[in-house]
Amino acid sequence: MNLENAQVQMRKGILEYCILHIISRGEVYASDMLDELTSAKIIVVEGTLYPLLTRLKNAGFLEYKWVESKSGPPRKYYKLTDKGSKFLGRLTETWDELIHSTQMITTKSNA
Amino acid sequence: MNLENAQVQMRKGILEYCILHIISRGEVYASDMLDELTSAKIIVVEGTLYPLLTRLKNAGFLEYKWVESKSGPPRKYYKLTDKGSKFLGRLTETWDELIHSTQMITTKSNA
DNA sequence: TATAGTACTTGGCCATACATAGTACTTTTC
DNA sequence: GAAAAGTACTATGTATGGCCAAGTACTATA
Repeated sequence: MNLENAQVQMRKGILEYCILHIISRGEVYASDMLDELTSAKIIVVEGTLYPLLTRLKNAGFLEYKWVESKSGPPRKYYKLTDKGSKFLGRLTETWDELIHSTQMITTKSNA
Repeated sequence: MNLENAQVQMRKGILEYCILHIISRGEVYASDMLDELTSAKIIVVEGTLYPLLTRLKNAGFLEYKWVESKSGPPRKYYKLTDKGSKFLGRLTETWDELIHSTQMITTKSNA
């Protein structure tokens, strides 16, 4: 039980939420997502992102199309399905509630 | 991959943070914590809380003393150690950063 | 004594994030 | 045109924390 581990745990579920948000703004492929996450100081490695995308696709929240690239192998461009869009809406509620709950706990003054 | 599961994942690590905060405000035992969490709409079951307290104690972040009760078996009253207090400080930083990062992602307008 | 209530404990399950290694395709370099 | 470098995606195994469910132990009440 160290800090690093606690940080990993805190990210659980949030990554999924962030990824869905990024994709909701327009079609992107994995490297685009990594860039956005990195610029928001959320460091993610490929071994985390790709399996996550596969899970979301298998759950029916995402779909993709192959697009040829001029500088390497073809890319999978993702976008949200209707189902994915609804799911993102629910996740947003959950996240907002969680923030609010946590704030209640952490801002309460000493009894 | 359903909403309920996503909600469980989002809570990971946050519970630990909330518990430490509650204990930081004064000596409490498990039922006190459950009441506070419940009033902040964070529903936790015993099977989650007790193992968590044990982990935190074994990590040296908490210590407890037995206190007799007039309405049942004795209770473990917990308080933070110095180490636990420092750890809570670090967790707070981590949490604040995570909130900030997530906000960057979710409030960005469509490119 | 039997029942209900309170407090704490334990064992097994599952999903996610991560580390690591590997596949496949394209462009560049000699 | 073969080797090297770069890009994109895939696969496997590990660790952790939250949850369910059942169980122990003590006290008060009926």
